[in-house]
Amino acid sequence: MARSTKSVGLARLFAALSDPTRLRLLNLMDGREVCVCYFVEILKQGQPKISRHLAYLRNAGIVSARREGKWMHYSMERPEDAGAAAILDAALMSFRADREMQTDLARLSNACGEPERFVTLQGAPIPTRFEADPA
Amino acid sequence: MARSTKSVGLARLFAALSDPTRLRLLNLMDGREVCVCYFVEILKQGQPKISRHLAYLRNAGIVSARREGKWMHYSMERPEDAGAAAILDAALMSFRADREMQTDLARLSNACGEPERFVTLQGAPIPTRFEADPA
DNA sequence: ATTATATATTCGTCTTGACGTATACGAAAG
DNA sequence: CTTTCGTATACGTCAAGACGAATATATAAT
Repeated sequence: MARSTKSVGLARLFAALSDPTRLRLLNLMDGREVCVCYFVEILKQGQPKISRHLAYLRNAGIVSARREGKWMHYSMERPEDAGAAAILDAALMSFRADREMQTDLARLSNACGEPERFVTLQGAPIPTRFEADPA
Repeated sequence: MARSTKSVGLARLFAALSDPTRLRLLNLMDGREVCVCYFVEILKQGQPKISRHLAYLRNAGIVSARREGKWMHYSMERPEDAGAAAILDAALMSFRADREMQTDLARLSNACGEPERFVTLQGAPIPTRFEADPA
């Protein structure tokens, strides 16, 4: 028998979503590619903590990283499994009714508009939004 | 300050779903009320293990228990939060494409039809379905 | 009463993961 | 080269939780 059944794979996905910080990270990454420095600035959490959670998400196959000079950009990866993708979508959808999540997004927009107001974001690359897939 | 933000609540839900055994239990409970003895028989896991996972799910507010003589019946509880309910629905939906989950359901139907064939199910109450499934 | 049955909980052990602090790595600047 | 900046990882500690085995609880049967 297969050592890793699908239920195990789903359980891993749920484990990746079982932390508030990781959920906030995914919320910020929804539809855009975001640089680590923005996560640190907006979540107001220690940088190693952010980095570890991003590594967890990357290890779970939910996000991918792209290097650009000294900056690391993170973006979401759509799971191959349709069920997993639907679960992720449901999670992202539920963020729309979450006040804290919307506050985070507002702070991200704010930081993107005036990065010079944030000491930690001097010269940081601005998060790029993905275009909606017309497929 | 609110002690538990919504993202924490969602994280708790995901934590409840982050175990393969609990996912299999929820799959068996989808649309019906099931007695503990069936879980033990079908998952072929130790009874204390099953009981502990059921207690976890009950504590997370996902399932409720009903006593009937010496038997305990478990059934799913729809979360009040719409986002949480949608996530649960997505999880249950993904089980439809999971071979192991369908095998579990088949074994449940089998056990319901001929409980006398199972030593552990002598005189056990038959799981009751809630609603017809419009296939 | 005692015994049997169904389920829950406790105990001891082990693994996972979350955290802060400190440090290492990698790219660019001086 | 060395330094600086952004990010990642290692270390030590701590709490949550998963497990099997043993035990406790609750109801039913005798």
